Amino acid sequence: MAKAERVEREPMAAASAPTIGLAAVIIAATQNEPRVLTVPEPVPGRGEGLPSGPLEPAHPTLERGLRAWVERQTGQTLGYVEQLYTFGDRNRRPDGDGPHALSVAYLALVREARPAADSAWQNWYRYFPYEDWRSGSPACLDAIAARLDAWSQAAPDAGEARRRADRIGLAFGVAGGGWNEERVLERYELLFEAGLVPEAGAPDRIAGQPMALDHRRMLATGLGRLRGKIKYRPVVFELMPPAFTLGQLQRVVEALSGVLLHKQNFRRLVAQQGLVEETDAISAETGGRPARLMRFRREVLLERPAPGLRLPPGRRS
Amino acid sequence: MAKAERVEREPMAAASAPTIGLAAVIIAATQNEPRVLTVPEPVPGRGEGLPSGPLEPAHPTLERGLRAWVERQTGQTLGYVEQLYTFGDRNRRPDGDGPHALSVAYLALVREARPAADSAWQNWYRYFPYEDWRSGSPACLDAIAARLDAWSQAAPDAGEARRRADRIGLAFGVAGGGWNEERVLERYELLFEAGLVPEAGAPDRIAGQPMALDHRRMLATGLGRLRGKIKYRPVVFELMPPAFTLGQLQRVVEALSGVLLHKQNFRRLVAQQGLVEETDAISAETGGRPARLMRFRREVLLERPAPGLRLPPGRRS
DNA sequence: TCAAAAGTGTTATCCTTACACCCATGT
DNA sequence: ACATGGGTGTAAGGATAACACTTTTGA
Repeated sequence: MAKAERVEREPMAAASAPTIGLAAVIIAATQNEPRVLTVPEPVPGRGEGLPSGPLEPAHPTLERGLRAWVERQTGQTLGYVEQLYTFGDRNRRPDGDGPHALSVAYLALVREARPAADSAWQNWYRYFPYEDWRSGSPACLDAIAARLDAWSQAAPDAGEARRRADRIGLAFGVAGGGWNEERVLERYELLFEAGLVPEAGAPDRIAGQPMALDHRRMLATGLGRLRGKIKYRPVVFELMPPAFTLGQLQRVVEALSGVLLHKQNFRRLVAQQGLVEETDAISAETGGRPARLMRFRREVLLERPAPGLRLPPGRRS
Repeated sequence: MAKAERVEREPMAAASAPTIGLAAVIIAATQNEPRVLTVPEPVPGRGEGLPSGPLEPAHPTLERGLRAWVERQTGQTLGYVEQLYTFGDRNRRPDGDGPHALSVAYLALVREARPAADSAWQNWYRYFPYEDWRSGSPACLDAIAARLDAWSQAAPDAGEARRRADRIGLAFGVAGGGWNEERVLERYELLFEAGLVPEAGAPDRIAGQPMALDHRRMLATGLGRLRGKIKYRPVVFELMPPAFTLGQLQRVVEALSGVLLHKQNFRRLVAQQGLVEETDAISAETGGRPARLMRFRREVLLERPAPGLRLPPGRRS
């Protein structure tokens, strides 16, 4: 308690009013790839980033302020939106002083990708190449693992080295249980702490394309949240067209989670959960036998306590 | 897009700097009841509320600012802390104008309850009496259901009435799937919208004790989050003493989730998950056969991908 | 005719749920 | 003796994961 009092009375160099930023992780899935909507330079000279802007007095609510900024910067109208996290700690006060600069980040899921203005849809694995396990263990992971090992061994003492090694094992699946696709943020934070990303001073891009400010941390947060949520809520359908084949649905889920699923079991799961219903139409096929087009059964939102798509330890089509 | 532009250019009565508040939902479990740490009057004349205070320039991070406020107001040192949600929308700008008043709410779990200063530990079912199903369907639920029904039937049109009835059925378990203990926030929001809580103008306290500002909404958010989280992360142990019996553990989980569990299955679940290990000690019994004291196996944090305690459709001891 | 993708059927295994029962202590 | 809570064993049912196999199209 005494300690806390002392902290609060430390003299500060600057103590002006805090600023509140709004930022959006906007996700779509097209051509079997997950996409994120980016703008070229949210801050001059810092590279690409997320649609974002300050909260203004005219914004009636945080979420409406966010929607306004996104529409202005990208022309995209948002549907499903949920709050992700409020960032106020790292990477925002590089000098350690000055007014607080908070950022309230949101996750949005949209159905179609129609880039406008100078915004662009990017494959999200551009920023996290090691998160895509659909073609097996990502090539870049070996180099990353080696650098992480070096970092953990360079710890000041044995205890810290042990803790670092434990965290690496847990986040990257060396420990029991293997790769867990939801731990996106933990992995990024490790890479950040180890100084392996340009945002933390790394000279190269071994762990993917950087973003301005802490936007990549926000993206990692959104990715992890989405990967977790598709398992217990039917949110994938926010990304699907009104009618789709089961194969398309599976490929979107695989694209989001970054792992391949077992085809037959995936189909049975979707069917017996009652998440979709058949339409009369048959798909314009892309090779092979034509598939029946399905549509999402909106009623399930009122039926089940928590419908979603579990991701079993899949593999192969 | 044009619409968004218009919104942002609306003239505002007041447009000063935003303020950022910090608030804490601090949970403990003593004597088989879940407790929340409260302060008597965070705002003069508005009744009890959560420990809270404004973010100050001297606070290095949001979380450290929160810890400082809590220690100052209650003397409680916080251990496990996680961010809950940032509230900026409702109940904070009653006039619809003026500067933004955000509040970043956190969830904290503490081991012991030692109230200090004028703060007090309260049973959280004081604020949500209808959330406690340990003795069967709560008595107050009938009256609440009747008032909610009246509200849904008083909707301006049939479509809205239908939507309200659907939401009530989903939140309160009339629809398939029955009562879902995690939907605490959805239930509180319905009661708020229906005008059944004092915070929304209700004259009586049919749905529990009110709190200042939107603190009860924060508490509902925290309760729901905790009820969900104990199922997939071993967070209950943050609330337990270093050594405990399986019976104590079960009663704490039941107190948090508000439902009774099946004794034998609960024990097997805990055992086979490897969450606890035996100690040499035997409990000072409270009646009946003495029980073995257990301790949490910290190692599981490094082993399993997502260890936790599932809550099956229990019943009885 | 073959490749590619859609779609069906079956089986072994594990986990969940439920039930029955025994053990050790205080009154 | 019996009430109370601790603790163990086991069987039924359902969901999961893995397998093989058929169907329908385009090239």
